Amino acid sequence: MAEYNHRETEKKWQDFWDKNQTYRPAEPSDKLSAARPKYYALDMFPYPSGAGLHVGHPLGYIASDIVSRYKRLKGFNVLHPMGFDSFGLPAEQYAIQTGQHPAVTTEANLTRYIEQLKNIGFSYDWSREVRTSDPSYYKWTQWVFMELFRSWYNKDTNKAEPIETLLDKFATNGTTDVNAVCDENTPAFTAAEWNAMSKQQSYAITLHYRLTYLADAVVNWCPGLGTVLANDEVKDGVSERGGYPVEQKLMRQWMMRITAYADRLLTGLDVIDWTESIKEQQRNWIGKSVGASVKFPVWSADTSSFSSIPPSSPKTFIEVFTTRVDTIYGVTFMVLAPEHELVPGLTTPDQQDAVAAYISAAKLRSERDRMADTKAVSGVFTGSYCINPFNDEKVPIFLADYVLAGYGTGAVMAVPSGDQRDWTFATHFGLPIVPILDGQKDIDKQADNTKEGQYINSGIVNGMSYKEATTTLIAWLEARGLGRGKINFRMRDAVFSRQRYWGEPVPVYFNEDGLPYLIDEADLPLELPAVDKYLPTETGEPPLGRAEGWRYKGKYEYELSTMPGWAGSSWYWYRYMDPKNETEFASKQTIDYWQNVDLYIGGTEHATGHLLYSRFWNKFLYDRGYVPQDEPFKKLINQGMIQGRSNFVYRVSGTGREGVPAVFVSLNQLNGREVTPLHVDVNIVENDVLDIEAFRQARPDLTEAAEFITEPDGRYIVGAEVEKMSKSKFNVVNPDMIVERYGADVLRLYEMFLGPLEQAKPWNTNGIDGVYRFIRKFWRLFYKDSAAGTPDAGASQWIVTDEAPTPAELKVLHKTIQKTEADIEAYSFNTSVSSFMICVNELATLNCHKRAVLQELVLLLSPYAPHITEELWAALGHEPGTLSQAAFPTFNPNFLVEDAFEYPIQINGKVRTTISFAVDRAANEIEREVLADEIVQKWLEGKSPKKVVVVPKRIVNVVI
RNA sequence: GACUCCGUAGCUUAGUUGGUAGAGCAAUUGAUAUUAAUCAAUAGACGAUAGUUCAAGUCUGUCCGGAGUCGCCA
Repeated sequence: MAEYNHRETEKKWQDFWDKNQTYRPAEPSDKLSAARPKYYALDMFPYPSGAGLHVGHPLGYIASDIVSRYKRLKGFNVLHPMGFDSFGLPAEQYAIQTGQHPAVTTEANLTRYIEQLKNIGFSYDWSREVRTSDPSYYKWTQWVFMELFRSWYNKDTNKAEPIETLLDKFATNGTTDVNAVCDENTPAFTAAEWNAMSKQQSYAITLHYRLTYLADAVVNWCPGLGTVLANDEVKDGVSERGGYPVEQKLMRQWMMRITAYADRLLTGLDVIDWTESIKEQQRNWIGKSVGASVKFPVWSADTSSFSSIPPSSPKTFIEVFTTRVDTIYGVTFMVLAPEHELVPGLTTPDQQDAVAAYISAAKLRSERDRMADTKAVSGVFTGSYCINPFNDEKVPIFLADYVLAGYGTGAVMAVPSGDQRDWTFATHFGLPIVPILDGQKDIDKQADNTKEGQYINSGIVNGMSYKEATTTLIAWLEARGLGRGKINFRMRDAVFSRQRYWGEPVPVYFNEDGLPYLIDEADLPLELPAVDKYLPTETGEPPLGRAEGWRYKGKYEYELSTMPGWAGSSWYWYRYMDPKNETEFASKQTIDYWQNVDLYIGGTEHATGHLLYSRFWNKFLYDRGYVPQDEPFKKLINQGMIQGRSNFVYRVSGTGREGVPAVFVSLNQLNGREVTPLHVDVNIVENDVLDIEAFRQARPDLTEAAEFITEPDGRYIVGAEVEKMSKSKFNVVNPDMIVERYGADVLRLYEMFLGPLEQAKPWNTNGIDGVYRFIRKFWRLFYKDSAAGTPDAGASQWIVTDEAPTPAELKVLHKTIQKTEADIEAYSFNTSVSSFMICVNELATLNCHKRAVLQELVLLLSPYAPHITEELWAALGHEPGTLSQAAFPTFNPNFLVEDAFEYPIQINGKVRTTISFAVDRAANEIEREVLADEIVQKWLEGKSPKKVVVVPKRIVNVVI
């Protein structure tokens, strides 16, 4: 064996693993092997983009691979799969531009992705790879959709049930016993009425209850992409992908009744091990507020008191939602959203013009404008009043755009003493501010939202505390039918339709009655038809409208929208358990064995998209008895983004134009010269030194006849800045290049060494040499180069011996075992790499080449650097390729025990000397000897110490 | 504006219940050696401030600086 050759060795083992399916886990049916505990390590489903992988992508994959390899050594049966979320917008946008079928582009991208991934030596079981755009996969995505359509949410049992249990209830007792999550306009009926309905009528009724349903919804329409987008796909008023403007539009859409699960999605967060930041984001997104809904009767001139208004007429009430019903005696005005449906009826003739003007002005202001100036107070009086039911006082009704039509009821009871926005509004319009708690302070200067103290000016709750008052008031409201305790969520049902081509067709057709029906399950998968163009039809139908003769059973119109990107990724972790199953999405046996994902690693960008929808679908499948776990991902880690480090050359201003050759100045020679920084490809820069020749060749357009003002030593130093890694900034580092030059093991170690997994950090190839040197130094513990000039010069010599290790060597080894194990369990991979370096440095210093030590070290390092360790494992005489079946070294604390401890001796908290004592030495003896010590005596200057602290095996502190 | 997290050497970072601040890169020096390095050695740090303590990178308060999330949510 010559000097370590990473290119040959890594390729050899990658091929070996591939051919032998080394990382295929035991099937649950294989009783003997499957008796091992299971471990499921999953990477977030990547979308195979055309740009391929850059060094930032594999960061999480490396981490999960290390854990997977470690768990195998620890005796687990490990499921570690990889597959692709291969439907998506970029391939379709490309198809629109080029006319090429998105499947073709996607296939090409996939091939490259897989090749790049294989180069890094991941221990994936590639036989399980899935692709969402494959009909054998999306058949089951469509099947889940059908199951959702065939289900309703029973609030009494608090779970989804088959629609049949609802039909039974209707048939026996009408809607009386039904406590369901359903549409707002759902009619009530008796059993007799139900049983008298036509088939179509009753079917139409059920559409109000199904977990997926059609609705006219105000959606985020993105004309630039020709589709609607979900709320989480819109950022700051533009599409997340592409940055196109998004507008609000009313369209008929498939919806998912995710709101049925709002409360469970919230409480489920308490039992899973995710980062607090992601949980917080999901909590914000779900937005639960506990409060009360209260009806304020509208006051009218001819019926001048509350009691004479007939409560049966719904139009005579303004319903509000409040989280502070306890402050209701402090209500001095009412504010409605300009879009509120009661506004026309409430506006009095003399306020007509002012209100109309305000509404049209509010409409013109975009969401962004409204957000931007939160300080300006605006609003208008409608001329009408309502009655505070508690004290019969007249309350003026205003409109203001600080109240949102889409939240709660679009109306707010304003309590200026307790709410700052209400306070600002009241001050601006000269409305009264009534204190309601004796704990409120300085309400002439600002609102005080305290819950402390006792109520004042508050009728039936005077003298009570917050809790008491709230229950008293709600009971009062409920007794009179004027309100009730209520929980409100900010989360809305999810829009599920996309007016695009490259997605799963919705398995629905429309009958002559215009109602949606599921296609027959036997007809799944409903495959994507061919179309001539990937654009909407002339009549504005989605691209599927172009498919010639695409009709169900030859006559019924299919649903023409496709499913959103998150459909296929909301259940995929089950498919890996049983990827080839043709009769079920995964067999019960495999799901019962693998259960759910133990470790899930991925980016933070899916916080409110994929990670929320997946939990939703999982809970649904759980309710319906298809899966055994309520939460899909037990432990979630978000890897930090790897940023790019851009390099710049500096061109002197005024040069590089027609007839004026460019002059480039090295960083330290700028001396205040006026220059233009230009991005330069980081791949022709090493340690901030530019390869001028390579630059000339790469950019002849810039460098023709160019002059370079270099440092005195002739080098050109570039500038640097941390930015997002992107093609346009010439700072993309391709892992293939790193693998070619340094090897996959070095790439893996280095990516981990960069810093804590969860932290964002810039890529900087500079430090990689240190890791490369470490690998070679590690190799030299096993092989020695033959001296130059000897007959076998250039060859290496195996120098591992069978001698018994010394205590010092065992101490080094076991210190490393302990650290490595603790680090992996804590997902602290960067610190492990550092401890490997220390270990190899120390063993080299000890001149240790002993099998008993090195073999264990090979195992410790193998999750991080699988290729070189597999090579050495074989060289140590083991069956080639069996490294992953070995057992992780066992830590033995006895090797760390020393019989003496070197005590640091502090004088007034500062270390002044050290003295060695036997570990079992009594504290009073240590104290005596320390005080007798020469150096301590010198610090004491003859005085006697005030106090001596002796902490066994830690420290001694002498206080003077 | 609210909430969460973070400030350790030139850079990237480790530091468990408070108990001698450890690495790698870069830098400098030396040796082997010469187009490519290898080895050895050297030096260098707790954002500021006040407190608790025998003892503070670690705990508490305030300030300064940075990152992320939410965004009028009644």
